Amino acid sequence: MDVRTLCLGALMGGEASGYEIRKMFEDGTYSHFQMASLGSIYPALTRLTQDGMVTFVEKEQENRPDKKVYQLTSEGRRSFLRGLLQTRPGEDRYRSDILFMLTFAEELPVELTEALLDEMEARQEIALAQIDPDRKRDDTSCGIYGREENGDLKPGCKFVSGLGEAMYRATLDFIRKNKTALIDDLRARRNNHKSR
Amino acid sequence: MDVRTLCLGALMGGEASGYEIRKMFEDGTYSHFQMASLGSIYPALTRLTQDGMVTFVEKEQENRPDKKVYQLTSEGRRSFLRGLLQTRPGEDRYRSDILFMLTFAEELPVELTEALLDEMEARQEIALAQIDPDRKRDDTSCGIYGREENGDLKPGCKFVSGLGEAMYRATLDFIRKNKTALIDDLRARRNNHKSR
DNA sequence: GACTGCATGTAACCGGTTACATGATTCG
DNA sequence: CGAATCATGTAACCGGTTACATGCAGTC
Repeated sequence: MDVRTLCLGALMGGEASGYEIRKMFEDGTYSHFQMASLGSIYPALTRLTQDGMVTFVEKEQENRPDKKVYQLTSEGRRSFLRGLLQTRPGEDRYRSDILFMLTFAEELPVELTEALLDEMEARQEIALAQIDPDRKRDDTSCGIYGREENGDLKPGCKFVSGLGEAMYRATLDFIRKNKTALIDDLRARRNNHKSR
Repeated sequence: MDVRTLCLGALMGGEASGYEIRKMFEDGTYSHFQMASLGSIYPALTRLTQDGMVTFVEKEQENRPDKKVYQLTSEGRRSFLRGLLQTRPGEDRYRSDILFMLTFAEELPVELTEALLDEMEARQEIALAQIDPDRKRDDTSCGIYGREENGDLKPGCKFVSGLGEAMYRATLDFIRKNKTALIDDLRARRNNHKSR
């Protein structure tokens, strides 16, 4: 799924600037399962404008730089949805340097393993914390797709964020339950090696 | 984490050919949290050979093409471990086209949403099935890191595969528990729109 | 007969990241 | 006084994917 499609999707929730779109992929709903950086978003928006998928209005702001607020055209909206119908979704891919490193825990200093586990635990906590507030109705963030008039999440979004929460929870639980056992195991093996 | 490092890691479990390394990232232990394609593995192995990190022996086979079996040099082993000590692991990233699409469930035909959910469920099942056999002692696959003399998984690997299992389980559970609710919700909304 | 698995390798291409350029404002 | 946030944009670079090239053996 390329950045152009991602931008169209981001604009399904209403108007947004390039900077704001990045936020959606950095901290917002999409951050958990997609990503896009500014260096790719801006060119994508330019091309989408040329192709008539989006239009923009320059908005002046006080004490802030001006911004270009983009909006889907009806053609853009149709094209996005049509695209989804034809796309066969790519495989989910999860990439984790930490897990790869942990694979070699026996060869690493126990302190590093511990640090890696702590790091991973912390990251999951942050991610979880990022999902929960997204559900609150008093969220003032603008134009993020999925919020209905009454403040509820749309069913699709509710499902997706619920799934994210479940995954982070499961990961966190597992780490907490097995961290000490792993460390102890590793320590015990070190001692065996020494004493032999 | 680049393919060169990944290859070194793959060879920590013993000798392997480029083709076999790909299998580790396609179906094996690593497949769940890293990936590498042949088009990147072969050049990586060539460079690693030039740099003295690995050596290879050409092995003739019956009814099969010859293969180059690569092995870590002591320098390669040291260099890999040193690298891990210095690396600060990149953030875990999970990318999922399906979840992105599900975000727009309300705008899509209910049948597509159903198909997406089924697809996702099936993928999780396959992934789970791929982890479990990895644990069996009678696994004959060669040179995959983490297997000890007695057939047990090394502690780090056990942890990682356990974590993978927990994640897939949680995802699968969530999908199964919430799939029908989502579909029903979407159907109900369609009817409301019609009747209005 | 067609497709899949085994096996290696090259190269074009493409997409995205990273870094640079610029600049005002606010916060610690 | 730095650092971070807001805000846009360009471009070099790089890494990896995809596709191509080749060929034999076994299976459906």
